[in-house]
Amino acid sequence: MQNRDVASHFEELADLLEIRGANPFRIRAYRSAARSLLAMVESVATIAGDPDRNLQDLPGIGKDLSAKIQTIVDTGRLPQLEELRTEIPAGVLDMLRLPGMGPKKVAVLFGTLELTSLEQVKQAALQGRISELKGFGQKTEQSILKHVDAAVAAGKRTFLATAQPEAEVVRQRLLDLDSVAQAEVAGSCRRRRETVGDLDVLVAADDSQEAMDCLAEHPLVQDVLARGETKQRVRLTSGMEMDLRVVPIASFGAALQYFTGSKEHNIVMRRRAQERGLKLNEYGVFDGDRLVAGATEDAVYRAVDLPWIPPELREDRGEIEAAERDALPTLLQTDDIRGDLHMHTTATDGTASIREMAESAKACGLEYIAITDHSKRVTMANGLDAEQLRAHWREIDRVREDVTGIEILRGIECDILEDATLDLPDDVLAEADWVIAVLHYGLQQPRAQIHKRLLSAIRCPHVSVIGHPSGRLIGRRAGADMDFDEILKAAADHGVMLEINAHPSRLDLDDIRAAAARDRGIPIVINSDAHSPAGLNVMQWGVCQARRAGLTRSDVANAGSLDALRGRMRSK
DNA sequence: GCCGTTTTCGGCCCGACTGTTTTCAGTCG
Repeated sequence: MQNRDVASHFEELADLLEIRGANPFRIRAYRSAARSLLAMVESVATIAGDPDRNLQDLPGIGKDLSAKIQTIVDTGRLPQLEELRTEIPAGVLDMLRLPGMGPKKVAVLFGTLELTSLEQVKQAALQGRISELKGFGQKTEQSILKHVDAAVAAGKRTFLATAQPEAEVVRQRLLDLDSVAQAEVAGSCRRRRETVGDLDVLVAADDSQEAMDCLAEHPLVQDVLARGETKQRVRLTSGMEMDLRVVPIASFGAALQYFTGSKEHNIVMRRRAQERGLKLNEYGVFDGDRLVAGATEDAVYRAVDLPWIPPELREDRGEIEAAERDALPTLLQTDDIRGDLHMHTTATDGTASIREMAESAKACGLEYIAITDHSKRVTMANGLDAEQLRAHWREIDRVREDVTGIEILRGIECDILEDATLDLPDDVLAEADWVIAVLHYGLQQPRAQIHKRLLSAIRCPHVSVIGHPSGRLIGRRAGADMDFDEILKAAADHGVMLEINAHPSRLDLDDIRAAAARDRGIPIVINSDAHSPAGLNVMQWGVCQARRAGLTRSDVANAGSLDALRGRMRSK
């Protein structure tokens, strides 16, 4: 039972309660509890099983929710949820994905027409039965017919690495307009979340029409979903939706702060304004009717007695308290990265030679790299056995002599096998400059076996780092079940580093686990896992993840020199 | 359903836009 499993019970319960019209604050309590569970690294099951610990010490968890967590952990089920599920079929929740359809309207469709799936909603709309309902009309019915097919596929989030460049294209186009003074991408994209639901673009202009027309006619835009005086919502050809907001120049900072979010961060900010007798909204900070701040984000934060907070930290996970203490970290930047310690070549499943990868890395400004091809267990990637690996290393030695200006480490990405042994013998690993140990197979094994495997790798004196520690693939595959706090303790005890794998579909460690590793003094390594020269460019997304974790240059081992890196490796 | 030097009740952030209303509820971010 992982924290995310418990959290998803509460999220589903909140959705169902919303359709039932329950007290909104009660619904919020369930969502906030889910959030709280997702924000911790320690397994909630461990706490629930420890008589000396109290679930009610967790933020947003009181008497009722702690009992519910205990039930879920003990039985894997939550009776209240199962009861609601029998009342409200799963297809009803799908209806929430239709634009303009919230819990109230879905409740009407379910309650009066007894519709229980998107397909049934479509049929009812085709028959004209929906426009006859009170509170519904022709436009609602047309909107349903227009969007119902897309809604079947909706709800998907897009990798930051895909979304951000699209948003940037639009931003640049808007910035070229005469009427536009400033343009920024806001929302989760600006916070550099690993995935983005929709895009928010903010523009400062005295006249909103030119910017809205420009977006409506942009080749990336497929449909205008809604358009008002200052706000426009469109669907891009990629399927992503984008909101454009146009605000006066004097309000741009407040609007940027507001639309960057997160919602949770903003709630605390507005409460803070209230406590000071002020009001904060997207137009500024107001003392009565008087505008106190609004043109810049910096001024908005100062108006509530805080320094500016980097967008990546704005999740209400302690950043406001840190800002109050003037203890915000100076976040890592992509330029700080001096080495890349995870990449593949044609020796296994890469597309470029050792030399090409080294030359490309040098052109990226890197000072050192590790060549880390797969070990033999990864047969589909043509993984290397001991003999092949030693030959590969000799080839690296030859390239070392030819290519100057960059250090090349002889590395290996060694599988941690299902039986908790390593895929290569100790004497081979001992000859490596850099060993990444990883889980590729058997990720569904029970927690105890996953722990056994990770601990055996951590205890092996030749292992430098655990690569993509959870093994998750974002949106496709959950990571292995583990109490990450226990893994952290072992890694800290044995001097093993942990990787943030920068590939957009991995970003593993995630931000929360990376921050927890930092708190235990474990050096973090951010690696591209490149399989081609172009793959080296994903480093920036790993840096985004590190920034969200609040990491500084000194927290990241490959943001230092190679000598410094060696100094932080445990002695072999 | 949670929370608390205003604590066991009464709060819990704020505004734009849409569609269906005839002054506003629902949705969205």
